Amino acid sequence: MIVDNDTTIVNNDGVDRKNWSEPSSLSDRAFDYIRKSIFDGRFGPGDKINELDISNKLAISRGPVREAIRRMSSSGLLVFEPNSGARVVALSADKVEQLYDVREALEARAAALAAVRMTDAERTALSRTLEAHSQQMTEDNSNSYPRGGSDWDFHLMILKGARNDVIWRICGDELKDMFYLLRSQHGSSPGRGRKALEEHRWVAEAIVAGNADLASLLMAQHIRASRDNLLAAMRASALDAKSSISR
Amino acid sequence: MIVDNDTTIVNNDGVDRKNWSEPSSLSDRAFDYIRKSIFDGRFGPGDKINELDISNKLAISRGPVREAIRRMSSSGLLVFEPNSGARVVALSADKVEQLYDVREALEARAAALAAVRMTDAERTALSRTLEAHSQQMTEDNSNSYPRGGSDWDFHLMILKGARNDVIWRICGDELKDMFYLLRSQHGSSPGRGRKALEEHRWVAEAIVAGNADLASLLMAQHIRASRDNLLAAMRASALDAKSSISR
DNA sequence: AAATTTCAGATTGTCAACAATAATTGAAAT
DNA sequence: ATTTCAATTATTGTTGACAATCTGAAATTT
Repeated sequence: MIVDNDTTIVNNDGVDRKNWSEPSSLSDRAFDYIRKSIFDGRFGPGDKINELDISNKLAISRGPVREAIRRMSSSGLLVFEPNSGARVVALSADKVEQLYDVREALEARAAALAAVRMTDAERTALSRTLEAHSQQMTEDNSNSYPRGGSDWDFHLMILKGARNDVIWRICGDELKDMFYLLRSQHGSSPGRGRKALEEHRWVAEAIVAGNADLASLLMAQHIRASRDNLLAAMRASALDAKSSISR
Repeated sequence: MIVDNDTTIVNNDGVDRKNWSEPSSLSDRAFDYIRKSIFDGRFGPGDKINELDISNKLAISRGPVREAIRRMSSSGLLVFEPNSGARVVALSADKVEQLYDVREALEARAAALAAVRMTDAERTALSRTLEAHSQQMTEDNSNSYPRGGSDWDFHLMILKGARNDVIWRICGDELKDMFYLLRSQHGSSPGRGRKALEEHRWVAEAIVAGNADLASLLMAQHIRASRDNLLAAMRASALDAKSSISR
């Protein structure tokens, strides 16, 4: 899958860019570009990341691109093989289960910490966010969670409230990207949105009440439910693929 | 702190990696060199990592060194600042607590998984390892855990038995390095070794018996105890430093 | 026809030089 | 002695060229 959609990043218009949000180094720019390309679907799972293509595209040399690739490989979005290159990670059902296991353990802990550490302002903001999600769903007359990462908004607020940089780096940065990639490939089953919102509410209630153990438990349950849903969707799409054309 | 001790590269992994996996690329060699230098104490916490020095030392160019530095920054051992360079991470008590929180959540989960997934051979190996540790301590007539990462041997066996690559990467690779660095700075309190061994035994028993919930609980307790011990040691050495000479 | 070898093109790995930025020095002024 | 500020040095950021390795297709052998 290599779609050459040439929208973003115009650096050849001869104008010195200043207002364009500033990835300070070229390596950062390459990092952002690759990341965005993956989420846009221009690079699909298993696709090879060609250093030369990217450096040409961005009109920079291969050095910064290589650094970006090495970094992204460490974070898991790319899989690096010596003398061969990097590919976009292709997540098997097994690997997805492993990722969910980590999320469950870590976000449950984060929920417990958030229940203790969140400020009052953060707690009310959490409740309000869920209210907004609810309203959005009613307005859209939809049973799926509002588009644009609203689901993650909730999780990120809790992650942030936990005041743990390590958990944040793992869940809020790396795993978030992985799951974002996953969601772009497999939708969620109809009705899951309503259910998820309900679970979110329970978790939020426990956190607002300062009940750490309950928050932890409910978050674990919520993520387990989310996992079951996504794995079902994965298996379904796997069957689809198989029924269309055998290879 | 820069001591120039030129030891050769030795595989220092506790467990069964490839016996002489030589660093295929120069970048890997640089990575290993920096890592080893940190553990040897040649680079101390907060020390600047100079690209030129390292590339000279290894007689390679700066490109591979830069890649290694970027990678190591992603994994947490180095802290990278644009246009300034990378430094060895200096772990505050707060950060250490955060690291332990992650370890507790993840290794507790790993213990639960290991209790279900370990083969019989692995279970007996686990017990036997603890026997060896016990015997070693009696022989040495010491109350501290045998040197050379024996403590981690136990944890790594469980991590491996959990059959979760993501947990392994986080705990068995990244966090292990962080804690190894910590241990080299602050010892453990006298008597902790015996206690730790006892806790290890309880965890192992639960795992061998296939009792996932109990294994999880005991592992969490064990890590919590380990955290308390290390934090106490950190505070003690912090007081030492303060009482000696103000700088 | 199937398997193997050869070889050219493509891609990654490495290097040394140059550019841009940060850190340091030291003289002048206060 | 201290501060300011410009000049100098040290270090990081980037580049284009070259070397090593992989890939795939044509040519050769079986």
